[in-house]
Amino acid sequence: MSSAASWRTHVCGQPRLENQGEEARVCGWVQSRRDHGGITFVDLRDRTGLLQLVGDEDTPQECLKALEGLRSEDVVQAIGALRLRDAENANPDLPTGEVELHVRELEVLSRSETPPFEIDDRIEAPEELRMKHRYLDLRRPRMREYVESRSQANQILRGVLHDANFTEVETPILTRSTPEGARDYLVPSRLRGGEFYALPQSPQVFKQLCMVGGLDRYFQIARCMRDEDLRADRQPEFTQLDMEMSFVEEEEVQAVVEEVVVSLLESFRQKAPPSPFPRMTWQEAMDRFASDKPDMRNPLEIVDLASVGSGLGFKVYDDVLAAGGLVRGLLLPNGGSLSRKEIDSLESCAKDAGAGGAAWCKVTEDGATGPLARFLEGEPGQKFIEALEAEAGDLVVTVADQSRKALAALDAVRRMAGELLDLIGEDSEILWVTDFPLFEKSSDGSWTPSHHPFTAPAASDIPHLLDGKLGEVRSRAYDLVLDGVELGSGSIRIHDSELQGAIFETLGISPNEAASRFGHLLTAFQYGAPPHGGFAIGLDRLYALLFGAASIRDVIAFPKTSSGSCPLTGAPSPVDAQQVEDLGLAVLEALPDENLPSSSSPN
RNA sequence: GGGGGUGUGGCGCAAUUGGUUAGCGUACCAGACUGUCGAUCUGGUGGUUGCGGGUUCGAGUCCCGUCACCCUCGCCA
Repeated sequence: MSSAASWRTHVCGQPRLENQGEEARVCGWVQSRRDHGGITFVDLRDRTGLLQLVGDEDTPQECLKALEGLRSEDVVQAIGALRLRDAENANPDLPTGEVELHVRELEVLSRSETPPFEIDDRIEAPEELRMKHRYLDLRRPRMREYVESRSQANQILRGVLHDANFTEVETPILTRSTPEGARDYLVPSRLRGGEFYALPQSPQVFKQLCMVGGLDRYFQIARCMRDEDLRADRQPEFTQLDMEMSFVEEEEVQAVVEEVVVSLLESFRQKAPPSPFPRMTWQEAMDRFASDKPDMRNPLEIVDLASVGSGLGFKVYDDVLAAGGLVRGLLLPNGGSLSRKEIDSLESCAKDAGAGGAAWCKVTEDGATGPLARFLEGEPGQKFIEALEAEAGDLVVTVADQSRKALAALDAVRRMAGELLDLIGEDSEILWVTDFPLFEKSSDGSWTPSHHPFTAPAASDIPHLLDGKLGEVRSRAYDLVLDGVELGSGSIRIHDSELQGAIFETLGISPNEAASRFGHLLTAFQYGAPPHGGFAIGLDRLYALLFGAASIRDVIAFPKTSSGSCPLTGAPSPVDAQQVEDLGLAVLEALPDENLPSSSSPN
């Protein structure tokens, strides 16, 4: 039989016309069996493809019987001769379709139960079941491609960064909890009962410490964990390409990011955008698109209607403007063709986004129709239409509300209208959004960092830190946006401990508090910190886009459900009482028995 | 935490107004078949309709609760 050194002479996807006549040993999983009585075909699969095995009257009786006894997903080794298939028997759909292995010897290496779902891209299986038997799901060609593509993509970005003199550094998984930001996953310490490690939400502090450590250029494909509720594009643990550079300005960080992104786009999509990517300030993005991550494939732009809207005698506009809110709108070219139902859906999506509603009108040859029309009859109405540059056949949708809600609604309406009118361009559009506000007002009225507290303010805005106009302080943060999706964000950091202290003070973090939370970073900054900045790209989301995967779960080898559970391992699970006790902990409520993990049987 | 959707043999689906023994395809099992490649033909096994309660002469169907998954709002510096 086989020795380990010679299990295979060929892989399944390998044999071609020119291999005819060769002796071959192949190993793989049984994809399917077609038994014609006297002649039997078996498709053998490995990660490289399918090869047809055949047994006929020239095959030893025992071996033919063994072929007939094979079932889906059995693992076998087959030995025989590669032979040509007649023209009429060749399979043009298979790369190996011109040949087949005429089997002489067959060894079943491992039998398989009937799989819970068919190993076939064409068969839809419930995602939970696929996760429970992920090892089977990974045998499906599409899933296998995602895993392989991900490996390749990682290799590509490592190559780019190594060539740019970056050093790959592994930072701790067990680290210190930081109270602000997302909720931490905690790990109790046994040796110091009552104390906890936290799993990193990102390697932020460590990468900055790498800069203080003189590494100059750091990167890591880093796992990050955040204990928050999930979404379709969010997992409790996710992967970032994390990087940081010393002695750089924004443009230098962005240039490296662009090189990484262009390399990936070139490898996995036909077209990559020319570098440098376009830039847009946050203010411009909000004014023109009501979004800090605008989809530039959508040509619709927001129009400010405050001045022309105030003279219409429309109480909703007047009240909102008097209260300091926004009156803005969108012109939908040929939007008059939309059905009443579609217009209603635009209105309700504005409401869902938090605005009071959306006032609209259709523009016709003889004036306007629709709810807004009766305010547009006189001279001011004419100006209103002119401001929008509306023409007959167009639809005008306006939103009036307090700023935050109005912008959210305009963003939602713009996106939906782009879909409804089929305006979304074919080609991907990537851009940098820059000059974010350093702070944003949280619901309780306090100021919080819009990025993180280590983001440097724009030098020219530092005076505003002192004069209290915090909303006007711009940061040196930048986001990379692809087709309305935020791929990642970064910033130039504060490297001056005095300035850092001032920011903490502004955020209401006392020196004591700052010292206890970030003392390690602040102390490090007292020993000579280089100016530095960096970036982080969310790889799961990027790879899902790049590979055309339906879900980020498809580009993660072993993903979790939207409640953070793992159907494969049964995590999270109760643990032995002794384990809990060793940690100096007590569980408050005993969990019911059915929550115990089920034993993982192969059935 | 809130809202929405889904849950019926292993898988995909059906079942009229609440009414017969819950049906079809596929997979699976057995048999037949010498060129198939999503083989074909014949026959067969397989169901506590997610779980618990209720209404009713009668519940897959209606009501209440609950669980799981998916989507979404809050949340995610």
